[in-house]
Amino acid sequence: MQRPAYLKIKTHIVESIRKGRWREGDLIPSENELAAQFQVARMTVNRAVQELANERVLVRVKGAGTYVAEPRAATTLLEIRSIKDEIEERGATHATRVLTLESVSAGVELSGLFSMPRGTRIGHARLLHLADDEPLQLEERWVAPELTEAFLEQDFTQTTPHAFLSERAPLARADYAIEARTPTVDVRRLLAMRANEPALLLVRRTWSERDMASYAHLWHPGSRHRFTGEFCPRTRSLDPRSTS
Amino acid sequence: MQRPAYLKIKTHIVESIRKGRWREGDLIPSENELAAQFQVARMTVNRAVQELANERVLVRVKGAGTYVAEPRAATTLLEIRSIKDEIEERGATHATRVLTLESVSAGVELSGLFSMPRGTRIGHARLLHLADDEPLQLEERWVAPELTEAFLEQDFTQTTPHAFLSERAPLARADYAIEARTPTVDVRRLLAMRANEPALLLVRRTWSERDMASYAHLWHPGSRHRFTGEFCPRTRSLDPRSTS
DNA sequence: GAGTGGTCTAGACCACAAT
DNA sequence: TTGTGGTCTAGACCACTCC
Repeated sequence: MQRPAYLKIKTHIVESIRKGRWREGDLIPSENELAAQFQVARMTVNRAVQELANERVLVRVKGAGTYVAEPRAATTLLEIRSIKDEIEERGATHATRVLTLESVSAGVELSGLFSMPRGTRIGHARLLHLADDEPLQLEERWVAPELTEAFLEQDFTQTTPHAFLSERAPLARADYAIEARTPTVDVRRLLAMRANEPALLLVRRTWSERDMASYAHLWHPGSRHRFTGEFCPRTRSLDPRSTS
Repeated sequence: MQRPAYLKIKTHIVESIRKGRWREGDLIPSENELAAQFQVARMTVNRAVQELANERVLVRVKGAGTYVAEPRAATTLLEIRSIKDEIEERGATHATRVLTLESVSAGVELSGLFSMPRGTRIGHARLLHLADDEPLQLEERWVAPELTEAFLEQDFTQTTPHAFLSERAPLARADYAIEARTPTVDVRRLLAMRANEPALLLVRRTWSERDMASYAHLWHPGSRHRFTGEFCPRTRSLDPRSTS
């Protein structure tokens, strides 16, 4: 037994939802049915289903059954992660389409952002990230002049800007803003969005050491993506006086 | 047995960490020890510890033991603040219009959220927050049954749900999701939004001590509001064995 | 080799929902 | 009344770490 049974069951459920076999609000098979189907004890199924409920993929109602929750991909804001990891963690396959990879001349905005004179060459990429061939994020990224040369040599179908930056300019600080926007026609088409579907835009700046390393616009289809996170206020677990 | 054993064990562990009895990197008692201590089967302890590991409170190392994880990055990531404070900090005046203040009967969704049987009375409020007379947030909030009575007596033109909850159910934990949505007609009108203007929705759950205290939908006009934050990554990774 | 977590079983009793 | 999920038990075997 290589892969644990409960993980196989989780994958099966996630796949069934992803492929549209079970849809939002659908009742999925009961624990007993899944146990029979997979030839395992009910407790094993229980673990799989319970974990998916904790992850908000499913909703369980005692006495009634287990339902498919509203499906929407989620990005964790707690940490800066690669969209690739997020997609793959959900059991989908990630692919990147490189739309643009070039250097641009810094205009007013970029020169201000990177504190460089106008006309400085800034590395720029437009990448479309796909989850199982469905577009999930349009990444528009600019990198600092000192990174530009190496940046332009990357093959972003094989690596990601995230991986590149992790190595070349380790993250020291970041800030971001999240907005709901009406997408431009361009963005809407690339992300295969419905007419009138709002876009979720994350604008992020990252710093390494002392300089700004990168600036990114990350566009997402509003109906298929959300940002999630959690929060614990000042966990004062390190105050020796609070030991009662 | 009112409260499930695995939850009691989870609470015991979290409390031990919070009170500083166990600290970052500490080895906590083994599953067998906890099972003996709480007089339960090892599988019951396993569930408690496993869930805390999934929640990143603990780190488990096969063959070695279970350790206290690095305390949550207390980043100001979407700090939980009152919309009133945010508005006033920007130099505008804050006012609240109370649209609804009532108790509702818990249906499938609310009963699941608050872990109560259906039909339980849940406090519910719809509030419109204005910045200089311009609507900026529509707050739809539900509070736990034990808070409902007091909640309904509040005058939310004078205080805020945030203030009420801070006093009655101090925040222990929260999670949230941010989405871009097409607003309902109702929401669009209340927030004085343009046709086709997307809305930015924040869904937040908050816990005090052990129970979920509150659930809120916070709607904002996409053109007039954004969420911002910043963070510094965790400076080191946790490897309990690296003490050498 | 002793101890730890990782996983699984085949039962069980309960509260609850649907009927 | 039947079926569902919620929880729990008392074992078990395995892979792994540490000594």
